[in-house]
Amino acid sequence: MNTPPFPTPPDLAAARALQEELVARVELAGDWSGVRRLAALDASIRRGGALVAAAVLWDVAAGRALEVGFARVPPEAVFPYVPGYLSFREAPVYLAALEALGRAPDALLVDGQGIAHPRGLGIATHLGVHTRLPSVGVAKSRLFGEPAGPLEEDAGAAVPLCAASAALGVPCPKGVQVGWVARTRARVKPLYVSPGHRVGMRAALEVVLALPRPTKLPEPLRQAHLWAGRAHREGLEGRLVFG
DNA sequence: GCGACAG
DNA sequence: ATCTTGTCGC
Repeated sequence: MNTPPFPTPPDLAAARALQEELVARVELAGDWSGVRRLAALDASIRRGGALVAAAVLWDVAAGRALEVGFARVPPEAVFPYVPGYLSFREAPVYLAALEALGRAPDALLVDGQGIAHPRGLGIATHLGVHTRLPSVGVAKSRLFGEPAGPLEEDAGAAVPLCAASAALGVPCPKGVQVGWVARTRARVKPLYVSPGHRVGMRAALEVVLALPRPTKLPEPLRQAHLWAGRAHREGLEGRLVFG
């Protein structure tokens, strides 16, 4: 029998201690202006199956994908999903997918929370601090914080996501702002956007709203989602470079 | 004790 | 996240 890569049950106390240590290194400032190529990260996992990730290298100026890198972690090596500890499950395979790319990105767009997390260290923030790259978190549902008010139904509408107390954030009428609830498509369930690392609160929202989005999800993330699922079903490995 | 809970 | 049938709309 092989030794599991993590304690069983997982050592959440140690994981929490690491989060509390890393949060001190988070930089909540930056405008993303120097970002030419970003990597969008998403993963796919099926019951009892491997965890497969796709990293889409996106050319911001050209508005298209340059390449996609894949990586997988076998079932027995996958850390369990525990709310608040997602990075311990998915960050390893994301880092491997980034290694599969032919060129390094200068920023990350991650499917999950940035600082909108109980301890300020959502997966986008954890990956940003680990790689030292600017990062933004884009989640499809809420983990931490409450909308500061009602959200308009039109595309582009946004309201601050606030908490009475938080490890990181900026001043908010009712406490600390940890992110935004943003409606990227009219009358469609909103996204939860938050700064990851080396990006300011306002810039995090602008980054997401500036990206092309045929659907409610920014195009780079939508492609990462599609590729992760396809890689899972077809066993894709390594990387693909687009013409 | 009870409800909430990224993917 | 995944599972899973039908249904609505371009």
